[in-house]
Amino acid sequence: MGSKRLMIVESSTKIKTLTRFLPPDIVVKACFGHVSDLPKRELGIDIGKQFRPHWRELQEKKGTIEALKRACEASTTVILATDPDLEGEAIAWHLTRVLKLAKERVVRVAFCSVTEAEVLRALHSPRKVDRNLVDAQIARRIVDRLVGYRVSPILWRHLKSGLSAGRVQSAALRLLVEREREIEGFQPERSWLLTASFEDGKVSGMYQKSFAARDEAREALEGMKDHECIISHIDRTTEHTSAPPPLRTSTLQQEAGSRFGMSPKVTMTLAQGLYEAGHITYHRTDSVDMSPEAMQGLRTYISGTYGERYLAAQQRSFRQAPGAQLAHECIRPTSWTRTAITGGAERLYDLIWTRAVASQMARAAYDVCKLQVPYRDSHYLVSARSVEFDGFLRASGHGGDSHGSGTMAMLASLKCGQRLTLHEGTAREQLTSLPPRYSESGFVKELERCGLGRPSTYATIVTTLQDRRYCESATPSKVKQRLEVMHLREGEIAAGKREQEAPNDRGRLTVTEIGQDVYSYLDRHFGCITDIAFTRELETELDRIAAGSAKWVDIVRKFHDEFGPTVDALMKTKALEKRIPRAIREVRRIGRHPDTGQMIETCKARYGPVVKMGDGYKTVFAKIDAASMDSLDLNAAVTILNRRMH
DNA sequence: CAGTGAGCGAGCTTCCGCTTGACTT
Repeated sequence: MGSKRLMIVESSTKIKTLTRFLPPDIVVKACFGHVSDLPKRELGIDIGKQFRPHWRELQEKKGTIEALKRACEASTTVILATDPDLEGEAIAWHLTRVLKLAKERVVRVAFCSVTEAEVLRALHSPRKVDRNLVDAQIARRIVDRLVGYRVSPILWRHLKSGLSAGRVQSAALRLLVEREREIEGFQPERSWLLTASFEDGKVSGMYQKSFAARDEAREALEGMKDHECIISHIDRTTEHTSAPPPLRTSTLQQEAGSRFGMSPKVTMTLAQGLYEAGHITYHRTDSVDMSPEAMQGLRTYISGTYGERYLAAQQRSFRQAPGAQLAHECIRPTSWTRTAITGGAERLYDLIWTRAVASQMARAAYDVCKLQVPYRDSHYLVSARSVEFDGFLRASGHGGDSHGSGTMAMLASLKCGQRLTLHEGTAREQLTSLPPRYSESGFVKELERCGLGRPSTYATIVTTLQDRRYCESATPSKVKQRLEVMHLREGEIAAGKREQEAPNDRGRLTVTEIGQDVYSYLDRHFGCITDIAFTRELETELDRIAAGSAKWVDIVRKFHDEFGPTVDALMKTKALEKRIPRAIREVRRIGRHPDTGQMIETCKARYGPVVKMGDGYKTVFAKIDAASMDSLDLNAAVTILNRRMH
C-alpha cells in the first residue's frame, strides 16, 4: 500500500481538469453515478420491517466497481468528491459500503465548480459522509419505488399490461390532461379592433378600445370620415432592458426548443458533447450562479472587448429557481474567447456563450416615443422605439431591433396639437386564441415550475410519457379561420374577408385515449399521486430529514399510508374495472342501431378492420375492408350487421 | 356457415435520479 490518495468523482470529464491543479499524490477516478440501487425485478423493500431496503450493486457497474476497488487498495485515503447534493451524498455512502471502506480512511469533500480555488478550499475542509442527507435521499428513493412498483401493477390488472404510474410521470400526465380539458372547454370570443394610418400611411396607430359587435365597429369606422385627428399628447422616454440570467438545464432546453426547434433530448446530447470536449461547464444544473473566478474573467473580458460602458456597473447575481439544489454552477463556456465549434453544436454553443456573456453586460436603452390621437371616448396610440444604447444586445452579434408603428424620425418631427390627415381606417375581426398545447420544451418549463423532475430527468420524463403512449406529438392542423375585415378609404367602406391559420400544433404534446384512461383511473383511486402537492410535501419532508429533525422511516410510512391501503384493497378485487383490449384500436362511432339502440362503431381488431355493435358477450362483429373504416355510414353498417345476425 | 371470442393460465411489464458508452431497429 502506497501513501497515495484516491479521489472519486461522479463524472469522468472532471478527471482531466482536476489533475491539472491537484497535488500529485492524488489519483482521480470516476464512479459514473450511482453504483447501488434497489433490485429491478422486485419491490426490494420490506414494508412490514420498517421499510428495509435491499440494496444491490448495479450489474452494469461491475467493471467500474472492480476498478475502484483496485484503486482503493493502492491508496491510504479515499476522498469522496461526489456532487454536493442529496444524490451525491447517497452515492458517497453507497461507495463506502460497496468498496468496504473503513471510516478512518474516508473523507467527504464537496465542490460545486471544478476550479482550483473552489476545489482546494473543499480539500481543506473535509468532513464525514452526512447520514442525514443520505437518509433524505433514501426516503426519496423508497417513496418513488413504492409509488411506481405498487401502483403500476394495479394498472396492469385493471386497464392494460405494461402501463406505469409514478410520482413524477403521473403528475406530469395530469398537466397534459388539464391543458387538454382547457382546450376542449374553450369558447373563442370574437371582437373587433380598429386601426388607422395617417400622413400617407407613414404613421399608424391602434385604437385603445375594442368592439364586441360588427355593427359597432362599422359605425366607429364610419365616424372617422368626419373626425379631426389631432395629436393630444406626445410622450418621449427612455426604456431599459436588462440581460436575462445565464442558462441552466431547463432554460437551455427551452431556448434551444423555441429558437432551433430542438427537442430536449437532442439538446442534451449536443450539450453532452460540448461538455466532454471541455467547451462548456456541466450541463445538468439548476443553478444560475457563476464561480467567482469565471465571473472575474468575464468582467475583464467584457470591458476589454466591448469597452467599460458595456460592463454592468455592479456585479449581477440572479434569483435562483425555487427548490434548486445548486450543486453546480450555471451553464457557461469554459473560455470567454469564443471557441470554434464543429459537429452540429455550433448554435447551441453560441446560445450558451451569448447568454453567459450578456448576463454581466450593461442594460440596453431604448428611445421610446408614444403619441395619442383622441377619438370619441378613447384614443389611437402611435408608438416607435429605437435603440439608444445596445448594451448586452451586442453580445448576440446583431444589435437591438427598432420597431414601432411609425419610424422614430417621423414621430419626432410631429408636434403636439398638430392635425393629422387620415389615410386609411381598418376594422379587423379577431378571435381569442386557443390555449396552446405544450411543446416538449415548454412542458419542461412547466415541470420545473411545478418542482417535478430534475435537470438530469427533464428530457426523459417526456420520452417516458411517449413510450407508454400516454401522449404523442400532434399532427399539424391546417385549419384556416375566416375573419372579416373592413377598410375605410377615401370616404368609402369596403368589406372583405381574410384567412388566418389556426395556431399550429405541429410537434406539440397531445394526450392519447389511453393517457386519458390512465389519468382518470389514477385520479379516481390515487388522487394523491397525480397531485403535484405530493412532490411538494415530499420535498419539505426531505428537508426535515436532511436537517436531522425527522426520521426517514416515519416519513416513508406517512406517504405510503396515502396509497398503500388502496393498493391492498384493489389487489383483492378480482373484477376488472375496464379492460382495454390490445387489439381494439382506432374506434370510430357511427351511430345507434335504429331497432336495438345499440352503439355501432368501426375499429381495427387483431385480424383486421371490423364493424361492431354492442358490448361484451353479445357483441356482433363483421369484417369490412380497410377503405370502409372511415367511409362506412350508418345505413350501410346496419345492413351489414343485420345480414350477420340472421 | 364458419370462425370469432370468452375464458383460462403462464410469463412479462413497472419507479426516479445519478452517470456514460456499447449497442443494433
